[in-house]
Amino acid sequence: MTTDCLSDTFSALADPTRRAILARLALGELSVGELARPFKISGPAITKHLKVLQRVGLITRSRHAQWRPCRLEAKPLQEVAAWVEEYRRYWDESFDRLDDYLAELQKKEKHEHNR
Amino acid sequence: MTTDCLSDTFSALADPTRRAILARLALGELSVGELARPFKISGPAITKHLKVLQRVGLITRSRHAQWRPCRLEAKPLQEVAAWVEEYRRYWDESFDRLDDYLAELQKKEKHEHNR
DNA sequence: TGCGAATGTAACCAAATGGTTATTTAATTA
DNA sequence: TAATTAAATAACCATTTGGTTACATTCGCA
Repeated sequence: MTTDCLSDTFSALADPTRRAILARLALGELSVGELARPFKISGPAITKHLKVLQRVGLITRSRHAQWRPCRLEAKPLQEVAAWVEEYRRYWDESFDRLDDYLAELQKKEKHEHNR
Repeated sequence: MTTDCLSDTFSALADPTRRAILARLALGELSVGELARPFKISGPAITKHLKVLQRVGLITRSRHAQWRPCRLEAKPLQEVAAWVEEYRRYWDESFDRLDDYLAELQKKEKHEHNR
């Protein structure tokens, strides 16, 4: 854990088990047991992965009886998206045209609002 | 280095020095020495970072005399962007509306092409 | 009250990571 | 050819990471 938010988020995402956990949580809340079921690793290993995800804010936990269900919190992914978008021009040849389209989009959106 | 491309890319991006290197390369090719200048870490440390970036395809190297300049290759970032976009709906309330807009966009694009 | 199930903590381990200094390789130039 | 410069490699080190097993905690319920 650094003081660098984005590094921690990337680091949390650099593990396939953790990304699989996020993918499953995208379909709804799950308890640790439910979450662990498809993986062959031990419970404590799952707990550790959840700690990592929670520390960077990618999940939150609640309590119902002896279950502590996990919920996806995608805000940190927004920062990742923002970071990577800065580089879009370097892989997307039609970046400038897409840029034009987005500008167009905004104009249209304003138009909708004023209607 | 795993067999999992996306994990390796995220892992490469999880270091602030490496992201700073990419940011500088976004402005153009640079030699190792030029690249190293703003950082307080040793040359070999930079070389190691470059190896990591090269292994996941985020940079390529060429040779001119005793210099081995680095060049940004953003394709792996495209995969990151694609992965993270899947989660946009979980942070962006207006995702569905945006989705509509993108569909609209495609229609417009077709229209342009047929013009 | 006390058992059982869900989860977390402790202690440990091997491998990977990010850094170092010292040495080597490769290319330019005097 | 010898000296200089750019970069890579080697060998090493401390820390972090992702896993394990054994034990502890917390809660619902018979």
